[in-house]
Amino acid sequence: MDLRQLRTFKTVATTLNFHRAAELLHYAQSTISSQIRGLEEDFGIPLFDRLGKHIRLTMAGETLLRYAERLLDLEQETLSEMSEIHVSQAMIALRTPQTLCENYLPEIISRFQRSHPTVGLDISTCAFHNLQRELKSGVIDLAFLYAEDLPAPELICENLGAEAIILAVNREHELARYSDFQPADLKNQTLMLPKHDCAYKMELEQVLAQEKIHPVTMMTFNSVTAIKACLLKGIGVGLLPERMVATELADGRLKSLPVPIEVSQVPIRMLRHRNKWLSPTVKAFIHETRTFFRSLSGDLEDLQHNKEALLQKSAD
Amino acid sequence: MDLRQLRTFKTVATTLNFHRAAELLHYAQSTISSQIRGLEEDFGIPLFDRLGKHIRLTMAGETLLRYAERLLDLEQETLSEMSEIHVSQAMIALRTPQTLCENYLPEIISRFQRSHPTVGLDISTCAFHNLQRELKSGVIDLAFLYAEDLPAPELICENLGAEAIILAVNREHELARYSDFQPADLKNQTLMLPKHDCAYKMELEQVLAQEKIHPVTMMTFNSVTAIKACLLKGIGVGLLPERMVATELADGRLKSLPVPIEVSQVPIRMLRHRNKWLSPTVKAFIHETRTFFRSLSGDLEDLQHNKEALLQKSAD
DNA sequence: ACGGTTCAATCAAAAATTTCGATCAATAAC
DNA sequence: GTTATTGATCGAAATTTTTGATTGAACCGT
Repeated sequence: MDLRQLRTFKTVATTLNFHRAAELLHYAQSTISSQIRGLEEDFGIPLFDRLGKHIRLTMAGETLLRYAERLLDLEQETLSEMSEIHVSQAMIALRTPQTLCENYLPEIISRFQRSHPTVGLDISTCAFHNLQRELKSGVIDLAFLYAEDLPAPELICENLGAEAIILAVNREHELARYSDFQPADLKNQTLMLPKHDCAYKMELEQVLAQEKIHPVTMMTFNSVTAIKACLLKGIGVGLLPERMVATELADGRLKSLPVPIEVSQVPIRMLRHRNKWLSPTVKAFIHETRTFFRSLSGDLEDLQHNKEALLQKSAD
Repeated sequence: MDLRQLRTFKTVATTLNFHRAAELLHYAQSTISSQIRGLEEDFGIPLFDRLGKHIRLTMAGETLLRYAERLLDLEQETLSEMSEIHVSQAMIALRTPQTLCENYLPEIISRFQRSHPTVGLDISTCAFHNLQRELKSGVIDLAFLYAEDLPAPELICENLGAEAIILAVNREHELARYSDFQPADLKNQTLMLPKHDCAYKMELEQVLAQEKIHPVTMMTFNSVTAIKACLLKGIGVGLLPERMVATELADGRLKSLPVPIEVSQVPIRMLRHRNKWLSPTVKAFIHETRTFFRSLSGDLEDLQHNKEALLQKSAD
């Protein structure tokens, strides 16, 4: 028994005529005979009584017809469901650092939703090692990461831009008044570090270890936003992406300190599995992301350009 | 998409291993690859992500898995339902004269039910011309008939025995006292005839017409049982199968009159369509019927034999 | 880092099946 | 009777399915 035979059987059972069924299904009449015979041999029971010129469903035939209809209906449902998936995949799963999640993703998602309003998103901020495991096992489609190196050969890595990392303090903080800040000045300060967006954290720790600087208090947070809140309360020195505190730096509530050069810029990278199939939906999301970051660096370049032009002007 | 591919897909989706699936289904591994590829090309979307050594269901794969399970379950249900029909066909449809229905069928059905307790029976008493049409169109499996001739070549006709037809009257009836009854004596009597078991009725009418006998009252009934009831009330002369009034003749409430020889015996015939498939169930019913009628004529012969032996004895 | 092992993809050949065209026998309609 | 229609049958052609051998990638243990 297969669906092809059942399709034929249903047509014959409806028309009660092998020739007409053959026409409808674009088969030769002998093909109809052969398929029906196949079914009858499978079940070991005739499906039609051949009463001279006309045929008639047997009891077994009527029973089969009911099942054939259910099976064929279900087949149709399956086909249409599968083709709908094709045009709009239900969900994209991705992992991202908190900073990127809070500062860039909202805009990307907003643009993406205009063209793909029904696509669901599964977004989590998460630690680096989980991220790699999840990418390799395939449970997520994409991951974003602040990191220099990419350790896994089966992952495709794409550079999207750079995140400026700064040391920030409240404007009331004693370091805010330093005009020539040095790493050594961190000694005896409270240093607040993010736990998750951690690639740059380790680099700073190296610098501190090299220079044998031991701050009194070391605090780590799994929320960069919490660090920002602490800074606004006047607590210690925070290491975080400039983007997180852009507003507060602009209105003067926070001040940034010059940071040792090695950690001042961190690449923003997009990761995915080399062999995981890219659905059109995921492709579209990736495209939207690239476009966003390109326009962002364009803005920065423009900004840079404007600044230079301004300097040029004042030099004239 | 066909059921074979879905079966393979389900196995792969469960084991997440092409090799194991191949073993379970007794296929070569390349066959699994090929069938899965077939499905993926049909739908235009991958069902598995091949992530190095291990594979994983895609969103589309999970959707298909749900449908595949439903389709395969329904396939199983179909197969088991169809095989059950095989061992016990649901229903036998037959048509029969009322006399046969009331006097012979109960015993046949009783015997048949012992071996086929679940088989349904669709039994109607009906007129002769309907019967022939229904046999030809195939809506009934079997028909019984009291008749000499069989008009249709596509029908198979089998002789089961003979029905003795008699003219019966109440013991109080004036004709009950006649010792040398003649057809002419029917003149001015009330004659009750069956409408449906009609083959012998027409023959009697011919005899009456030939001999120009015109009874005062002619009553026809579509129920032989009604004729019997009338006879018991003392009304007129009834033409009916002896079998219908065997008890009443034995206890003397009714008397039988000698009937013109041409209608005294009517063959009991079983009819079926030459090309209609005989299910094991119908075959069994036919066999039971034959056995019953054979034993009946055996009894009659025994009876005959006993009677002769008795006569022989009394002659000694 | 290096073999050994496991896994799925691939390809050409073999095997199985499906389909077709022609013809036949039976039936129904005229 | 004659003609048209119907389903069965059969061998050949076309298609598909399956297989076995091979390849390349990834994982595992040392």
